[in-house]
Amino acid sequence: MTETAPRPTLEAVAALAGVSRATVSRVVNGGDGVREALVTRVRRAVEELGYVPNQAARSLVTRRHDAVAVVIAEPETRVFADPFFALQLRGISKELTAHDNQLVLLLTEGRDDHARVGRYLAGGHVDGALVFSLHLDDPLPGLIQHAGVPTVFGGRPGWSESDGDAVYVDSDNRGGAREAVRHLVGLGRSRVAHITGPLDQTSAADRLDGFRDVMPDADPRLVEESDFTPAGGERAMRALLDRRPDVDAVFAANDLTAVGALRVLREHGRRVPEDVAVIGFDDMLPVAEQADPPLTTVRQDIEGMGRLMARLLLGRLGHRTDRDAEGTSAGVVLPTTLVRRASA
Amino acid sequence: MTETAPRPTLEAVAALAGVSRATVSRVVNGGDGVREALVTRVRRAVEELGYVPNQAARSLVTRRHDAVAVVIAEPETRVFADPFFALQLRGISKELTAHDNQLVLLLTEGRDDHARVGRYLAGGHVDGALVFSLHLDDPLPGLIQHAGVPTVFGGRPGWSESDGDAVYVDSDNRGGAREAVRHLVGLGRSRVAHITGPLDQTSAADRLDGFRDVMPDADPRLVEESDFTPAGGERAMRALLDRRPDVDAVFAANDLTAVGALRVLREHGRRVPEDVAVIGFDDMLPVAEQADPPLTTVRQDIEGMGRLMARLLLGRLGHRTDRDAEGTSAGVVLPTTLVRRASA
DNA sequence: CGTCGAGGTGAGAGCGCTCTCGCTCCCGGC
DNA sequence: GCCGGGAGCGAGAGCGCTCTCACCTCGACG
Repeated sequence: MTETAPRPTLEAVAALAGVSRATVSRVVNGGDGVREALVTRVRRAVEELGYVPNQAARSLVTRRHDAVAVVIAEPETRVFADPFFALQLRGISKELTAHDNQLVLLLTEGRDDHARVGRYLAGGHVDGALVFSLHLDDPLPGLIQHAGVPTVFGGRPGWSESDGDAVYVDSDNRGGAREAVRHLVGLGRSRVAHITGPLDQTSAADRLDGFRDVMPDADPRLVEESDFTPAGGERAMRALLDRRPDVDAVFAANDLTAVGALRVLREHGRRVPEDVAVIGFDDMLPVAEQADPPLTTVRQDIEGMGRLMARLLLGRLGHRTDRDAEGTSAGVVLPTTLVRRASA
Repeated sequence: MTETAPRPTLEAVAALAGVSRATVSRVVNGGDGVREALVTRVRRAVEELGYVPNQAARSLVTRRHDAVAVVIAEPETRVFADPFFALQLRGISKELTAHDNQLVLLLTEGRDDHARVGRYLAGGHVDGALVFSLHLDDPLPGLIQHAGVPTVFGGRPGWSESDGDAVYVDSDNRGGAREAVRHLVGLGRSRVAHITGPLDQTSAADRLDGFRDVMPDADPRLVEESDFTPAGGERAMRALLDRRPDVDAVFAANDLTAVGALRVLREHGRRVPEDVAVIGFDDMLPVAEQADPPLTTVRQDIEGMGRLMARLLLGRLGHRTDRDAEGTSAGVVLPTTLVRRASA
């Protein structure tokens, strides 16, 4: 194990620059109220010694940590199979590093982990939290609220009624779904089916609502609940074909499901889009673009959601990111766009 | 903004329990050398006040942080399109939380980020680092070595010759590739092609080496470099069919590439596996299982790699995880297994 | 019955930083 | 020529914790 040389302290820099610790501190933290000459002298000393502030000592007195927790609660492997979180993380990461904040990742699976996360957040290790709460019955949001840590949620939390001041970022799932279904109707399709996601997730529920907005009188047999996976999409499509062989369009709750549906349709000899038009959701590139035929889908800006979440949180933490993010005390809903490819 | 109540300190707990700070500290950190009676009294006080140690204050004196950085250097979006990192992260996360360590995620894109990461690691914010260094010419490993932070690499770093004491965890890419190609040969195929990954990554290079181990005399026209993506797989497969229409087996460097190849083969009217046997690498479940036909592939235990990386690092940090991880000063290579499905 | 040592406990000195407060110095106004 | 005030800088007091070391109390041993 390499012995790490004792890192230089403020004191050392101060000595070298011939000033007091206070002055060095001032320079390191922006340098206001210090004469230009001294600033450069201190800067040089910092450079020479390779001084890096000790974050622990700093946090001890400032009570800030310049760190944000990202909590991803997901017992299922499935989540990791789609790049959704990865993209959000990327957006979050970019925004956080742009403001010199660190990203502490907390992955949870199961109840005991929840307690751990609650303790960690309550422990004041981070300045705020970004939480992905997927399920309606998730106890995590409650725990976090209780911990008193500024939080922004990814996706609309299920319990929005019970607690008004939750800040969240979401895609316009309902609006996107409406646009998709309208597109299908515009193509002259009248027997439009919908393969939903797990309805205990708000995103899936909202997409179903969007579907119903456009097709209020749809035969209930044209709606099949599924689980956002290709295999689930296959099962659902089979059920749908079984019940309503005359189906002429399918709005799948996400791209993976759509891919499963495509496979079953092909298997049953239905041509897409001629016999059955198919439309997905997410615009997960490798999936949607490589599907056969390439998938028409509703794009959501996942990385942008991540960035926005981070920006909102930093705003709440007083980071004065930009004018825009300030003052938001409820949810922000990002628009979606329909991407036309070959399948509808 | 909810005003956070001033959190109780050691002092407060000590006062309530009627002991000194030192004793409370002892109890909080394990409680050795303190009478049972006092231990319970202190524990009760901790409970009552909801005391949580201030990590900053603790780190300031112990110089430990109980935090590990995970550095993922990847300028490309591609990485996020496959769940590789997500799974590794999951394994890492499990292992770290099991030992009460936090995971600080550092995503980098581009050179300036490297400097940032270097500074962060050198800054002594974390006890160690887990680094995914994908490319041969990546300057990151050097920077990190320079920062003097205990590090475990994910995947064999390219510069292993220049620096012997790098600890890394890798899959047996070469052995897995050998097994795959032998399987194809065992099927009676003699014109086996290989679609490689980007050869500036050790994993891709090693798989190519494995291919060559079994097919030392292969026509160079049967090897086509690609990029681990489905689109790249399509391109490569087309090139291969063009040059050697008589190809009767394909070993693709990963599953995504294999899927692209499958598509092109189907397009060209070749039956899989009758006319051309196809084999992938990774066993990315949603991809491999849902492929048409389901993909025979080489499975690597990605989550296990993550766990092992974390365990090795914690071992180096003196965490005494388990007997096993100790004393490893070089690389650890995890076995792969061939998963037979329909495509070969 | 005195002595020694082991086991428990508390006092106190920092860890490296920030931030308040007070001192100094210099400028402009009367 | 004196005074008020602002700008620039330093001294010093902590932030909440750990850890050394001295002290104290026993039980065991000679």
